[in-house]
Amino acid sequence: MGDSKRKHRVIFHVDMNSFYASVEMAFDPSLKGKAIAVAGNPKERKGIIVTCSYEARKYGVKTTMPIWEAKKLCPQLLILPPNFDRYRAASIGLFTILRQYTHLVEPVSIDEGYMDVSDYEGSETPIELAQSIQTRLIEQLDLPCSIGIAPNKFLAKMASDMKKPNGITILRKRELSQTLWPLPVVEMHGIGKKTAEKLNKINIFTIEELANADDLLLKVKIGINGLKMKNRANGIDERLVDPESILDFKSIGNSMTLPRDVANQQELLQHLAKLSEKVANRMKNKKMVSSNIAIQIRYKDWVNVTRTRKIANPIRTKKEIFQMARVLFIENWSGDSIRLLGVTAHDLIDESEAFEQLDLFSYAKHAKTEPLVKIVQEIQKKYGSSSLTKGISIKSESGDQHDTSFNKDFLFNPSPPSKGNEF
DNA sequence: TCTGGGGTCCTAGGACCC
DNA sequence: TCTGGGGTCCTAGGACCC
Repeated sequence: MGDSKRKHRVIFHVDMNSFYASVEMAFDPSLKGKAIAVAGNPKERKGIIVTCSYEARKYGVKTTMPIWEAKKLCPQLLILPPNFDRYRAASIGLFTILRQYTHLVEPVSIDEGYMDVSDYEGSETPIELAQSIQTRLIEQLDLPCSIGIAPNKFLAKMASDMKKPNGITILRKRELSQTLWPLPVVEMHGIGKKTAEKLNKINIFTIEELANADDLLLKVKIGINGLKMKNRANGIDERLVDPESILDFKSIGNSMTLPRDVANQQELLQHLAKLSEKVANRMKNKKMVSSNIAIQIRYKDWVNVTRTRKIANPIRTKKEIFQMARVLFIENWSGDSIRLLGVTAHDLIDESEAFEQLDLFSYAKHAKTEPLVKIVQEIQKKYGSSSLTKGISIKSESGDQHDTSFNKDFLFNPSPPSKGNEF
């Protein structure tokens, strides 16, 4: 909070323009100026436009449009298969350059990120700084971007959207009523089609009307998000630029549209095993373990089903993940033909933390026979009290009611538990 | 000739506990 | 013989974003 009380923050939102298409053009400059699109293989039923160049957009080609439809709008459209490794490499280059200006860089996806340049030491004005970034991204990576400059993340994000490609836009709070307010609510980052429809039903069409809407009405009709959006519409957004946020993963998942609809159990289980392996490999790279596995089934009629299950002890291997995915699949598959399968690991924690918890778990087995104080002392000796600051709770395997939760207060204030105390 | 794949966050109901 | 009120955890689904 302290930081956000500062009077003026200067936040940049850097947004690469049609990133995948631009990377392809940087890689093969002969593509420049042409209508191109990156898209999957239609034979594998992945034939949708992932990104397209501005030349293609002129014809009405859009992201997620099927290739055949895009070709109808723009017959000369050049379709390229995706090269994700290439895009990842370009992304690393991009953020490396941004970090040369400030360490306060928060990547939000492969091709966009926030920078907090409030404390930038150089002599340039914010707009000169943005120009310098833009120029360097062109010179060193041959990649165009738009940059939004504003006092907070939300406004910076909205600003970067206002001039594309190659734009630099400053959004000042005092100008909101001219720049932001006339736009329809659906233009707001965070408001999609559904929320816009709900807002329209209560006669809120523009961002200005949202900014002036009644709190109670918003709360009832939209929920807590409605109030958040009202604040944003008024230019209020206290979120800090957090360079670490990219590091804490919440889930890792892989899914796949099958080349054709499948109802054969063996075949489906093979796909599920492959997906489990991909997830396990990615978890291994990130040194993460999971205690919650989910599967997704999309039937041929596009009905989606997700099923998840918590696990007492975190897992990480392909075998363990597949076992759980298999159980969920067998329990829930209707037998109908399936279009897509997915496996996702949720509730991820760091490997090292998981071992800690496992060890505590094994200690808990003794909880019934050994005095608690002694156990706690052993834990402290082994891990140091700092590892116990999280109020870790322990349950014995027997699940007895009176068994215990350790909390921080007890650990730092270890008066011996007397008989019959409240653990 | 339909509609990818990677995520995050929120909601809402039911189980369960005190 | 008609009925509490918190709270947390788990699960399923939906909205949104790139």
